[in-house]
Amino acid sequence: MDDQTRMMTGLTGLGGLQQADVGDPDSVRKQQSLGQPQQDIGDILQQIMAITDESLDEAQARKHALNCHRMKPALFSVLCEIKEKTVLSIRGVQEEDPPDPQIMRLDNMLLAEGVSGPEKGGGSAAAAAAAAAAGGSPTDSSIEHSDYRAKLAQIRQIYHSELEKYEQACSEFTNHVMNLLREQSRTRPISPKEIERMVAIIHRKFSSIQMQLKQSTCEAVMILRSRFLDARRKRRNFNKQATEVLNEYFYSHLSNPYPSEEAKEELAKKCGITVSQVSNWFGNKRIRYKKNIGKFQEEANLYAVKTAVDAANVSAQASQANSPATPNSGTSSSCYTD
DNA sequence: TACAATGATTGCAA
DNA sequence: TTGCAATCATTGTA
Repeated sequence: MDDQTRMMTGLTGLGGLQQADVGDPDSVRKQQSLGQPQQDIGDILQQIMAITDESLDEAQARKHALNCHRMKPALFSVLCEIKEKTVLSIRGVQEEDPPDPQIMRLDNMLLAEGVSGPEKGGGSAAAAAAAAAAGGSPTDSSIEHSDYRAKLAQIRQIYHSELEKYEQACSEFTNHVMNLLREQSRTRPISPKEIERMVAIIHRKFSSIQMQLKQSTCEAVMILRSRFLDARRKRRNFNKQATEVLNEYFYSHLSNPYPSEEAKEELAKKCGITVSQVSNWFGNKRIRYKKNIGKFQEEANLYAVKTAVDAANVSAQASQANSPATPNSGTSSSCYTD
């Protein structure tokens, strides 16, 4: 006898139940003795399905009646037997998922940006770096810094509230499914392992939704960062003194306007800018000078004169320092050097 | 407001 | 990696 036939045989005893008769073995016996044709499994299933269309009280009553039915243990044991055979085929399906590298990357990024985890200066550091790279004044950078932080805080807040919603929905849904399964376990065999597996499936589904949230949050942070890190958007001209220092070096090394790394560092220090800004400046200057030497000739002459005067001053200072007969030499030369 | 000046970025070559 | 050349985006000025 195959499983289905056995089940059908077991279930035939439940056939022909009327709503009022359910739970009343006498009425079943009466119906059987009256020679009513055996009804097929469809009837009983229909009755079970009909429970959902009934009011809560009616459904409860019918459920109770089905649970108390004398054939219920037979049905349950048949289901157990079938289960035992089928569970072997699904056993292999259950395996532990390795941590998703994509989720790990997103988590790391959100953590580094200060969106997830404890609120700290992750994003602030990025904003400060952005301001420094742009060469903005301390006041400007602090304004942008707070602006960046405010926007990041906004993203953080949205992220956390959405995450909370997802987690709440997940736990509600999990509870709901677990209650359903527990309830169903009265009529069909459901092991705790199966409930666990179902919970894991639900969590996987919700975690894929979470991944989408994390992904869009990361995108928002990247857009915010790129907006703040794009130095072109908040370019500031170097101050006059810095430009003079750079021009002086450029025109005094016109035959080879390529400062060494040490010279770049020195110039950067003098001008209050970064080494890469010095490199940019020399790159731009060389190309623009080469393109239009005529235009820069006047400027070149000006700095040549300035350099000559400075050199003369230095040598005068040196010669005066070597002559002890000259009084107040320091005060007279300082008016040229300044 | 148009335009020149200027600092930064990008793509390519050496 | 560095420098060049082209280009972008912003600032400063007439």
